[in-house]
Amino acid sequence: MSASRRQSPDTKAEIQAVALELFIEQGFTATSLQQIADRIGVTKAALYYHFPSKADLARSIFLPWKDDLDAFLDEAEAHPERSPRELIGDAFDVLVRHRGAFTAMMVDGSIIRHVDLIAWTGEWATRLQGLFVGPNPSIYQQTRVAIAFGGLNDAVFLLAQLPEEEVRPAAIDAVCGALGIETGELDN
Amino acid sequence: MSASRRQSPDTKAEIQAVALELFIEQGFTATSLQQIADRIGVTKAALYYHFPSKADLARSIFLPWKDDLDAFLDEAEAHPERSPRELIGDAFDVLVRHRGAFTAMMVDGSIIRHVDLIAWTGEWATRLQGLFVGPNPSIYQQTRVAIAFGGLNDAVFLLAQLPEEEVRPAAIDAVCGALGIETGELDN
DNA sequence: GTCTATAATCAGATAGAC
DNA sequence: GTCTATCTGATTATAGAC
Repeated sequence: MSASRRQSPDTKAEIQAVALELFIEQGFTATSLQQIADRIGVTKAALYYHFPSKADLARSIFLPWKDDLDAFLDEAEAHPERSPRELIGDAFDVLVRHRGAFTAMMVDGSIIRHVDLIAWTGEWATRLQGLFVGPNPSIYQQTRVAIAFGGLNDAVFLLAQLPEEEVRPAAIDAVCGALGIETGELDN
Repeated sequence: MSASRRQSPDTKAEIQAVALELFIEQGFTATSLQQIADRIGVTKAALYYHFPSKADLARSIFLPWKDDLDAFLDEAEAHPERSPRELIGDAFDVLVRHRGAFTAMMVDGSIIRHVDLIAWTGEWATRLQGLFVGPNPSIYQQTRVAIAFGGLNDAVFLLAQLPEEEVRPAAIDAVCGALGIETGELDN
């Protein structure tokens, strides 16, 4: 038997899971380490054994999302022959896979600063835009891309309780429509 | 001369303006009354003369937006003959008029709880949905509406620095496309 | 690996002088 | 209408025992 009182197989993962729960319920800023510790049944000090700070704990939750999204963008840029509908479907899937982290960001966007996400988000927006309208898009194109993918975010967030297999094709239709891809409107 | 040391014509309005500034920069939760007072050049206690609590201060900033949006929905429901493009344009204008409050909500969504906005937002979503797909929408319709108006929100937020007269018509096109209004796709 | 105990700071809010 | 001064409680983080 070890010297510790709890025999959790992976306290670190449990901390991350409970922290994410609370970040979604209350937002990052409004969630204290005390609340996280209480819900698990350990003390606050135990959290500091696993993570050097609250920001580092949050970062560890967001990193898998960043890695997944970067991989999607790398692959999409390497295969320009893929259809818009395929790309949109993949973007939807990435979002759904990391719905937890993503929802926490929607609930309290100020988490972005604590996790240095702020540097990434700008890059993501640019690369995503590049996939659909190329570099130097017009204001008309920028607006349509912003609505298309901003809307995709909101749908994944708002419609979390609806069946994914029904939402997914509807979302792809809507994003295509917002972009105006199939009507040629995007060439403005 | 009055007994007060500052001769601001309307300290109450100044408090609201500075508070909104900081809510946009840092989010509601991360902004302290001390910071608001410091930026104006008064003490924290002075704030409590004008507002009974931090939540009430926030509420006073959001109420004009609520009133404006309610008025828009009332009018839209009373005039079912108005075209979708007109309605979308009006919705865009309401958002732009209250871009400050709206941006604060995007930066830190947890403000919704403190302002009792949470009861309103559900009602707004339902009424807005009703304008375009009627009651009892299918999942397909719900998804397209969520993307259309979620995207509209994001565009107003993300493209704040772009000229409104160019963004506006592009936004209307994109929302129409996301809804699938002009292609008849919404009848699913 | 988790604990107790505590430091240092900052939060929202209030009482009462002027 | 604004101030000084203070209360109360919560916060992040650390030191050191086990």
